[in-house]
Amino acid sequence: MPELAEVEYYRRQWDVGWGEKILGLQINPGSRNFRDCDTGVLERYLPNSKLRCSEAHGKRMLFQFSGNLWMGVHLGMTGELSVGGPDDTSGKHEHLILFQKKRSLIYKDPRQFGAIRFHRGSDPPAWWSGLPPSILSRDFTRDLLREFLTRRKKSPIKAVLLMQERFPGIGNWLADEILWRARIRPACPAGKIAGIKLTHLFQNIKGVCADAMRIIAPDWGEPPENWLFLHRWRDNGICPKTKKPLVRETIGGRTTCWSPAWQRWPKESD
DNA sequence: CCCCATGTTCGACA
DNA sequence: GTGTCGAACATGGG
Repeated sequence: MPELAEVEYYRRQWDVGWGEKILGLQINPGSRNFRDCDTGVLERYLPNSKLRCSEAHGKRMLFQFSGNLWMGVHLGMTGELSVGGPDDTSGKHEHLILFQKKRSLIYKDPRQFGAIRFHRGSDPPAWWSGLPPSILSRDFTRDLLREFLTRRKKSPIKAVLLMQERFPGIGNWLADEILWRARIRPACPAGKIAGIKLTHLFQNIKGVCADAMRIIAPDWGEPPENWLFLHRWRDNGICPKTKKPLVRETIGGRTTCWSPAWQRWPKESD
């Protein structure tokens, strides 16, 4: 489910527990979500610490607890964070529950593609340092985009936009939305995008991410009808721009929805 | 039963 | 070494 705006939405769900003590926790023992985590250490140190704050970066989140404790959370394909009552117990898909006096903080992930990590130390963990510039930060520049597209020049632009090392937080639907707005065919080799087309792409990467954050992050608002989003999974979907049929095609190993009448190959003159 | 799914990693291969 | 591609992970929904 989650791409950058949904991740930010889920991160905020646990804000209600900031400053309050973790009284105990429950871990789903066989869960694959803890493959990068020593659950014994987590069980030993987290009780009696307080949830301090959290931040998100792309699809990753970091929760900080008192006592120099840090928990990394990735939601994979089907992960969710939510809040339950203080006496909630875990079902089949609740892999981690943190109990506070008035509530429980719940991590649920049916497919278990997500991951939980844990770290002790006065500094943030190594796996949180050295992340690429956030798309919405000033450090994410047109030059950085151009350099990356040149390096991946033969790959379809759709596949390139999914690379978290340069586009942290972009997932399948955001990538399609961006290419649709920029009027670029998803199969276009990344190296062919230059000049004004590159500028359009850059602006729409920033623009779509900013709009998604504004609409989805606060309360899971639904994007408007004039986005590709609501049409992409409908049978016989219609492009909101041209009113002509959308198509679905596997590009870069992922199902891609695009509008042949609207999205074009870049011209040599661009 | 079949196919599909908003993600990432790993091994095979060019 | 570099880059690309499919399979695998585990589960549920249509």
